[in-house]
Amino acid sequence: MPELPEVETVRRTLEKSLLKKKINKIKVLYDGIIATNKKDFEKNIINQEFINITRYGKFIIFELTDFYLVSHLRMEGKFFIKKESDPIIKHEHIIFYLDDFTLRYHDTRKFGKMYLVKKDRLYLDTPLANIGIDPIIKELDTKYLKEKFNNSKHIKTLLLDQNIISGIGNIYADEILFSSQINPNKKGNKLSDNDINNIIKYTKEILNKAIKEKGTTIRSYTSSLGVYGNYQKYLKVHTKEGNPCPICGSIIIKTKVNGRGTYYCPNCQKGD
DNA sequence: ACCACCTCCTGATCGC
DNA sequence: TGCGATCAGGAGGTGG
Repeated sequence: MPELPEVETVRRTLEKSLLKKKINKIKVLYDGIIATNKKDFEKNIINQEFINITRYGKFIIFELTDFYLVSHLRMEGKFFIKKESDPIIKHEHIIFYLDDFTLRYHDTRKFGKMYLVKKDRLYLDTPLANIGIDPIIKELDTKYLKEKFNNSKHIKTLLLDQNIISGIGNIYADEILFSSQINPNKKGNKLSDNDINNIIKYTKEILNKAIKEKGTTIRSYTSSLGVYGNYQKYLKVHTKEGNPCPICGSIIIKTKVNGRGTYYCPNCQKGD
């Protein structure tokens, strides 16, 4: 589920329980989640304390005593806090045993990844080595985007490119393009300065509002720790196929751009 | 270099 | 009801 606002919501929730807690033991029940060397991961994480929890794009960054534990939830990754005595349920793949409870990583589709990164290498090694600008943490500017968008890719595809802007996923890409009145198929190099300035403006506006609403919950996935968002109430085009556009009343269309389901208003977002 | 497609997985939903 | 096809909020990789 998670894009920037959902990940930020998870981060804020975890921050309340994990700081200063020590990892006494870990169980890795499905190896595929661990993207760095598993043996090193299991060895190095023991006795590490949670110093701080931050976020960059869609990554949750757990600052430990000597390492960063970097987690990407991909489609369905979730964290839960449970008592040690609670049974391990289906799809719980990593169990962190802390002093008085456990932190459990749950991921139905097993797409999520965790990385253990040396402390002085956070933005030099995978997965953050080439990460784009987080629009909440840093400031997007016209010149930067103009340069990155100066190619023939569709703007929807460019917005989803985490090496340009980090944190936007399929839902917010559709919403940002709708508010900016840009057709998702418009080529990057055809965007006007005004288009780019609108993208900057609405990216910030929409992501901030979504954070305030604790993210978007669509499709009835079980809500995860702290993630039962309300932003779905504010969606204007995403998942609104067949509904009237809130601006002009035209019927919202669903298509595919670069293989991703894409919703837009054919009247407000004319031309490609 | 680019883009359409495949892959990692599981489960819910859709169409017949 | 059953069963296969399709789809899902992500992203890396392949091959033409």
